[in-house]
Amino acid sequence: MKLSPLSQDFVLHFGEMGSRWGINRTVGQIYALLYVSPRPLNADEIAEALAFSRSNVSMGLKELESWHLTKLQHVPNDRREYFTAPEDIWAIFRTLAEERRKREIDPTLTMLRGALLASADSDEDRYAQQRMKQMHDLIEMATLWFNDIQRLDPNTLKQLMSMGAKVTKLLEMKDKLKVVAGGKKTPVAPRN
Amino acid sequence: MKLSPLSQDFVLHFGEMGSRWGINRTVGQIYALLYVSPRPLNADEIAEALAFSRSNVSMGLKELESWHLTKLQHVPNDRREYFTAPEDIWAIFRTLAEERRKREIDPTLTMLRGALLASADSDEDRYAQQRMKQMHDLIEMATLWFNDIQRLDPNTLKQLMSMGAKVTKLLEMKDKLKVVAGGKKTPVAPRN
DNA sequence: CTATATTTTCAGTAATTACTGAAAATTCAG
DNA sequence: CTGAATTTTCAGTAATTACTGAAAATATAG
Repeated sequence: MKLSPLSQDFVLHFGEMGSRWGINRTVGQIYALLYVSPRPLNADEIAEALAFSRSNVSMGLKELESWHLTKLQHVPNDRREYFTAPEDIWAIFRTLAEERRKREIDPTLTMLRGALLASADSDEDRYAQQRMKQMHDLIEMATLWFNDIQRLDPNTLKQLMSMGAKVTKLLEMKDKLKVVAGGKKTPVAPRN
Repeated sequence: MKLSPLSQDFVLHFGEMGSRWGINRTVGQIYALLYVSPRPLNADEIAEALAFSRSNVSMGLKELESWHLTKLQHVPNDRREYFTAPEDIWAIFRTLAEERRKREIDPTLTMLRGALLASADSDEDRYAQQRMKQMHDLIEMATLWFNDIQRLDPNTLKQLMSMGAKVTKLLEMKDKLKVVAGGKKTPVAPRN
């Protein structure tokens, strides 16, 4: 397993990038390698291609599995386990967002909710609580929204994204239609 | 400067969370402290409240400044510098997203563009390039879109978010209107 | 069940990153 | 300009995280 310069660059870049957020270099590189590999790879191949110890690869793969970013396969007449990155890049994106939400956002929301329930006795605490509420509300709204958006099928999503800020045009249009139709302007209905 | 249990929890949580992504514990805590503080704080106060060395605080503040997440102030008759977190949480959110884009997304896009221009001589390389293109296109679209969305004023944004997946209803409506109006269905126009 | 292939675990070590205290640099009142 | 107040830098050290090799565990072919 010798990496072409093209893949090499990609893999190295992902290693560095990985360490910009929580993921470490090894894990980033393993993922990148699987992502560009046209066929499933086993742990030894990965270790060789990236010059990591076999055990390091084992740990890295476990980490990736915990992120649900690998698929495990078997090839006939071979006892070893083979790994790939999921095909569908939208699915990958969704998984990643989902996992990050679980690890980074949800705990924060929980903490904030707790803090908002606690009694605030001093002016300082009341101020702090108000700030936490702002943060909580924003995060919650953004999360719910992101969740909704994510669930759209890729084509609708693509269409939506290509519109960019033009969605607001639609919003205005909708409001106008309502007015024309004689209904009084109503606030947007809450979901669920 | 003694922290109330309420603020204490918040600050500690942010420290941990910070280290879940790139930011380190110190920086996370300093930011959290500024965020919930009703008045500007100087470096000594921060150091005392968080039990960090003065120099550590100095470094942390510099890091936060590089993220554009602090505002510097002066209080009359005091030479020391006082810090706050920006008031508007939407602005904070925007800044954060912006900075992360610069640090995490843009370099990746650049790398991908480079890789896509390179010649691919083998089947492996052609496959790798195709995968990179998928990734590039997705990231680019998501980024452009996010940029657009971010620029909306908070109220429009709130309205949009509250709709959640219902935006698609608007899309359908739009398409129908076009048909009714006699125009032939055209693909969504590219931006810019 | 045994022998062998394969994967996982883990204690020890290396590498990286965070933090401190002391000293240098900067700022500014007088 | 002087000197006190304040901030920044930085070399050294502490703490954390990443990585390895050897050994243990697991899986399976025969």
